[in-house]
Amino acid sequence: MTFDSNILLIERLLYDEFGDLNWWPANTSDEVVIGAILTQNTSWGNVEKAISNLREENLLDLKSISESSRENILRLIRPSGFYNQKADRLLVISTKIISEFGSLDKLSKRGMEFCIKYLSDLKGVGKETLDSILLYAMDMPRFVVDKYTIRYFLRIGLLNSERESRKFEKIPEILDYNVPRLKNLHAMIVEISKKNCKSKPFCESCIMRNICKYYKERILP
DNA sequence: GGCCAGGACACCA
DNA sequence: TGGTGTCATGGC
Repeated sequence: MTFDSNILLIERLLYDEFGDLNWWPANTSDEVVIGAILTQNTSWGNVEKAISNLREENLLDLKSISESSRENILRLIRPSGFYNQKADRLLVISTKIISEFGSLDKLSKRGMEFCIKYLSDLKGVGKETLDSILLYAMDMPRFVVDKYTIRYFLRIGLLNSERESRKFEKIPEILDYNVPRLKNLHAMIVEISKKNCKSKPFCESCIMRNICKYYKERILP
């Protein structure tokens, strides 16, 4: 059984439990990009405070950010932590995209390969931020590999070691899914990562033991 | 008071 | 390449 087919099965099982989750929690594509920067190594609760501050001052789009001052941005995003570097990253990314393309939508129209190269070259956009922007802001078929994904795959045994995880993180595309399914798959992985206990792969009282049972019988070997 | 949270980058060996 | 330090707030 291949790695991809394992993920297919996991998706089906998770879908039975969670259904459509309608992620990412943002109103616009620009907001996704801003949130993706703000959430770097930061709990979403703190990010929400920063986003709320930005919204109150109508600074929740790339154009407004690019026209704002560093001090102003820094003040508003303070609750999300790492505010100095995040303010710089938001300014660099917004300014470049707006000045060179006019909008995120116009950048998207250049195609996925172009966007991957372009965004990766921006300071402050690493692999996970890139994945999130491609999938949730640009509607491109990208499997998001973040801390939740690694943690979950390690727990269920789809990945077996930190070493394997590091290799896995470097795999650019592993799935031939459509965009809505990829969005929901990552959302479900986040949800189950938050809900489950820390046992490997699952403890007996785990709320997802039906998945555990199925997983042990059908997927593991 | 310590630990962790939806990372990325610079620096060093 | 791989390991480590740094950036910082807020919740538990």
